[in-house]
Order: sequence, then C-alpha cells, then structure tokens
Amino acid sequence: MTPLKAAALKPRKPARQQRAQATVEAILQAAARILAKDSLAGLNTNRVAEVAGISIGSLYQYFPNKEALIAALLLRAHTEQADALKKLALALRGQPLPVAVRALVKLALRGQWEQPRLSAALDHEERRLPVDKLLRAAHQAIDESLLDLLQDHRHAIAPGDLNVMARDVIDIAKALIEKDADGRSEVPAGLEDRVYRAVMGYLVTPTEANPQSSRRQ
Amino acid sequence: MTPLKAAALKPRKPARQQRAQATVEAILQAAARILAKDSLAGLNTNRVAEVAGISIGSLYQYFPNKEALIAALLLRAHTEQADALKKLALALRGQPLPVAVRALVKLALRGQWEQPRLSAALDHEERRLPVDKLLRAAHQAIDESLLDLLQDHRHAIAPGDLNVMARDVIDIAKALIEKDADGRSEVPAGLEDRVYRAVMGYLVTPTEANPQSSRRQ
DNA sequence: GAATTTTGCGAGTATTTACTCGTTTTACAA
DNA sequence: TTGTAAAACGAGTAAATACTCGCAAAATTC
Repeated sequence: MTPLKAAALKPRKPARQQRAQATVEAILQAAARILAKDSLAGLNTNRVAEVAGISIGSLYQYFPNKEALIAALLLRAHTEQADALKKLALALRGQPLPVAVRALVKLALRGQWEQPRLSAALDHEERRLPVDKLLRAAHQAIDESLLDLLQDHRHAIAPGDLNVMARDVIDIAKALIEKDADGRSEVPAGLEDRVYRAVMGYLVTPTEANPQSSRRQ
Repeated sequence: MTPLKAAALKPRKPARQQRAQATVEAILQAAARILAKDSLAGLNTNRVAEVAGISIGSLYQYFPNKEALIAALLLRAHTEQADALKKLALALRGQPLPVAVRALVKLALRGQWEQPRLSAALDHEERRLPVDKLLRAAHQAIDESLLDLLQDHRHAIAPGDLNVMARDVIDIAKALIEKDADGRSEVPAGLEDRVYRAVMGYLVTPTEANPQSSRRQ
C-alpha cells in the first residue's frame, strides 16, 4: 500500500559500541529464525524483539521499519551466496560443463535446503522491496560469476544471450528446489539429478519446432 | 498463525436466488481484480466488498472467512486450466514431442501472462491453504493430461518417473514466466523460446557427470 | 567523577482489518 | 395480501501490529 522509498531501508543509526552490534546481530538472527520456522506470516516486529531478547524500542533504534530489517537479511544472504558462488566458480575453471553444473547444483541445494522457508520468504520479499545499491551489487556478483563460468563453455552451450541464460538457470534451480523443500526435512533422493537435468538441458538444448517465429533469434 | 482447518473453507451458505449468485460472482471478480492489480498485500475483505459494490455483511454470508474466498478463486483458476490443458492435450495426440511442447508452452504463456500478479498470488497462497478435495481433483486432472501426453513420447524422453517430470515441467515453466512477467506489460521477445528450451531440455537430457551417486537411478 | 553520548527500555498510540449481529429490504409462496 | 424465508446492509467490535516517545541505565569522554 505505502510506496516504500529506497532511502527508508537504510539503518537508522550505526551501532558504535560492541554491545549495540550484538543487539543488531540478535535482531537479525531472531528474524531469520522466525522466517525459517513460520515464514512471512509469522514475522512481526514485536515478536522479533521478543525472540531476540531485546525491547521493541531497541529494534527501532537500528531499523527504521520492518522492511529495513528484511532488506538487511536479504543483503546478508545474497552476499554470502555471491561469495560462495565466486569461490566455487574459480575452483571449477577448466572442468567440463557437466561437472561444473553438477557442482553448482550441489551448492544450490545445500544453500536452499537448510532453511527453505527463509529462502522462499526472502526471495518473495525481494520483488516488493526497492532494491538498493548494495543488493544490486551482490546480484551482479552472482550473475558475473555464473556468466564467467558459462563463457568458458560457450562452445558447448546453445546459442543465446548468456546473461539471460545465467539468470534463467538460477530461477529454474530455485523453483525446483523450493517446491520439493516445503515441509520435508530430508533432501529427496533424485532431486539433485532432476535439477541437474533441468539446468543442463536448458543450457544445451537448442530452439526448435516453432511453427512461426524465431529461426535463430 | 491460526492452523486453518479444511472444513472452514467451504461456502457458508449456498446462493439460491439468482440475485445471490450475482453477488457471489461480483465478489469473486472483485477479489480477482484486486489481486491482479495489487497482489496479496492489497487484498482485504472490506475492500473486496467495496470494489464488488456490495456490503461487507453480504460477503460473509457466502464466505466464512477470507481464506475461503481465496480458495474459491484458486479452484476456479485451476479448473479452467485443467480444462484448457485437457483439450489441448487431446488435440496434440500423434504430434511429435517438440511440436507438443511448443504448443503447451504457448498455452502456459497465455494463461500466466494475462494476470501475472493474480497467478503468482494464487500460486503462493496454495502452499498455505489446506488443499481440499475439489482442488486436489483439479490438480490431478492437470497432472494426468500432461502425463498422458508424456507417455505417448516415452521413447523420446530420458528415463525417470513421468509423474515427477510432469510436475517439474510445470514448475519450471511457471518460474520462468513469472519472473519475466513482473511489471512488464508485453511478453518479452524470446521468452517463449526460453521456456521451450527449458522444458524440452529437462525432458530430453539424461543424467550425467555425477561424481558419486546415481548411475541410472 | 561529572558531563555527555550511546544504548536500552516498554507502556502506550494509531491504524488496519477480519468478522459479527441486529435490522431492513427484497423475493417468493399461500 | 400476508407470511416467511432469503438476501443485503453497515455500524461496530476485537485483535493484531507497526511504530513513538519519554525515561533510565550503561558506556565513554573530559
């Protein structure tokens, strides 16, 4: 309902003392725990303060509103993912495409599965929140790592814009993992293979059988 | 927060007079319009009544709670999709796999694109709401139509459980379309091809390059 | 150790929103 | 016409929840 300006998502006040930093940390962890257990519906600022073991007033000393809290969580998650991906992509230099894809899928599965509700909730909120500079940077880092990797295998991949393909691959993997994750506590046997096939298939399969448009677009 | 029992989603009272049926219809359309424009965040029962041009009391005469209203919308959407898919699947009998997949992708694009926010919102709520018998039936109808079609091309598809593959294919297509849909008003050029490649790729590509497990699982 | 700044507190406020209930209006049957 | 059931009404209630603000405690600075 309310428009939500980007500026409103910045922390209200920097935490100078280490005591204050511990408070901020407790707030973030509490929010993450609540999201992981009850998803967005269970997240309200009063409960976050309660779970964090601090007062509601303290929460609002560091986060101007609820959205800023979610944005901070989002930034942290994305940054961690970007780092993990960058590291893995470097390690995979020179490996054949199937091996690289298999490793990437394993990473995604590990990352998403631990707290599926948290991942899903953050993913969902990202569409509603204004994306600030830092978040955009994390996003770009993810895209670039993946793009680098794909470019190394250009010859093995179907024609098309690699930037678009990098994003699509992420979305495909996320969708499959998220669907299976809901509720279950163990990774279903075969899920990794299904994600692998979806990703590899998308990368390798050329366009065909279009009655009208797109003969090599 | 509240557990949400399945029984609580049934209509409170049948609409006997045609006047009443018109009211129910107005309520459903208003809810759909609101979801299509503002997504879940904008949906509250008072506003639905207002947009529908009826009183809040009348709304609660036919729907015991907000969830029941969403469930009704969900059932209607799924039923329509099931019918459309069944019809198309029959028409595609005997066609080669690439042609069939292309046609299915076109159908999905048409269906999802018209009101992307509505589709996304309903999709999201389906995970939270208890799935009742009718909804389950609509789901099964969708799965079965797709399964029939896949079975006709068993020889052209990689080994694996076709039931699982049918659901995965739907999830993959939905994810790609939903991502691109957000905000844009025109279908981006190339999206259809991307979805086609993702779906065909998943169906056709065999499992490979797994360092440890799954040699033909 | 006094002054100042930072941090923490939590009762209280304002708003939103799902839902009720007593009443009135409309349709149909006798 | 009259009686009855169905439908519509909408002011009002109760609960949830984002957020404020004045004050107290702790840390830092002088």
